[in-house]
Amino acid sequence: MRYEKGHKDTTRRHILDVAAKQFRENGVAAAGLAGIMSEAGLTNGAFYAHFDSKEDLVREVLLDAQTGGKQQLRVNLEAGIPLETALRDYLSARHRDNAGQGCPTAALVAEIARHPKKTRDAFSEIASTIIALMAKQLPGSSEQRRRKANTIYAMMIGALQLARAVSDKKQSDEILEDAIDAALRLAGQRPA
Amino acid sequence: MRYEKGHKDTTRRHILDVAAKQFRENGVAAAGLAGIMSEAGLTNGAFYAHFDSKEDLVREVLLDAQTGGKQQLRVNLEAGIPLETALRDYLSARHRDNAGQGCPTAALVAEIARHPKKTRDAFSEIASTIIALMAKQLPGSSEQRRRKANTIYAMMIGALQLARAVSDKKQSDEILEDAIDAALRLAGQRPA
DNA sequence: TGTACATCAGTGAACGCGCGTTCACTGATGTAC
DNA sequence: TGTACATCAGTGAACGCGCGTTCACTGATGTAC
Repeated sequence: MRYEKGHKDTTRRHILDVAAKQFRENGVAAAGLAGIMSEAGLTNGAFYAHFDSKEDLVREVLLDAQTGGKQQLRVNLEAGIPLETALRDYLSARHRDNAGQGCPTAALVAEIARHPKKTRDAFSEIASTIIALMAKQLPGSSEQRRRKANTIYAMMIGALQLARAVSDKKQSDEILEDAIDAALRLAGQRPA
Repeated sequence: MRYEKGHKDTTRRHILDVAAKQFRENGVAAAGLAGIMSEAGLTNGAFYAHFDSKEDLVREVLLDAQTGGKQQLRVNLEAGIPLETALRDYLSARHRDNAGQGCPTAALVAEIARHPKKTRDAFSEIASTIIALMAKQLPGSSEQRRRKANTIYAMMIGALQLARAVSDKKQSDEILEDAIDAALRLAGQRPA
């Protein structure tokens, strides 16, 4: 072959990484394929050698965040890092200020709700995976744990988004801080 | 004048209402001015007699949600409806399934984070108003109340968005239910 | 060993389309004389 | 009372532009004989 073995896979990975970044930074609707391909060092025509459509790319980016990618929260939880540490990492100023390298759920959840079922299916798998990993670290019965994880995850993504949208830095910092505190309380790791 | 007095104000109101609905249903980026104007029964050229730009419209829609509009959560809280009732209304299947008539924060917060400061300022005012109204119904010192309200609001918008994006109805219902429960617990209205 | 052909990731121009925005114009009404 | 003009909300065509997608082509390498 004119390209070394595995070259196409490498290119595909690179496109996925660039797309994941641009989607999280600008939103799916605002991120154009030409811009993604150009940042990946390719021309727009090459896109369709790797993906069927933009919608297909969105789905692949989501599936990748669940398995292949380096989504920090999932990686942290899988590594067995304490919930409090994972929480503080997630609800940090660094995460708030770097959406491009951050959680795809917080960046894209509202947009995903408007996408086709197939795309929402892919998203659901990430959400379920994260929630299940978080549940493992909580006390109580299996159902109690899952239910607590649901609400903690909801609060995490809500707080991160609020902190990003609010224009007053102090208010933004406070929202993150309060969410850490409340999440730990819900997790039973703080007095109520 | 060739139009009765107050006609232009009525038209402007109508454009704002249609835009608010389309923004919440499809997102700001995906909602086009031509589509908004056409649903408002006008042609696209008339838009600029009412607003300076699309960005200006976004800001006006946000400001309107704070004062003029009928944003349910704010109206409920201002009417002094018990927090639990407002929560159940917000985290209901009806609200989840009707984003067009629902909370602008839940629908637009991630997108707003990417808009200019002026737009985020307008958003911040809504968020602060809601949080302050919610704080009034919570126990504790003024600071404790505000901080609790921050987290409850974060959980509400996070849970509503998650419930909208997840493709499994049962999981979606569960997320809403769990969030009501956890919010009441954070509000001190349930045993921990 | 040398030549002809097959492979295929990537190129880059073009497709139709809708975007946000501009602008000369319309036409119904109000005002001036 | 009748006519000329001013007002201005709304019309609708046009602007340049970027979108997602298609496709004929390139050119470096591998294979066949």
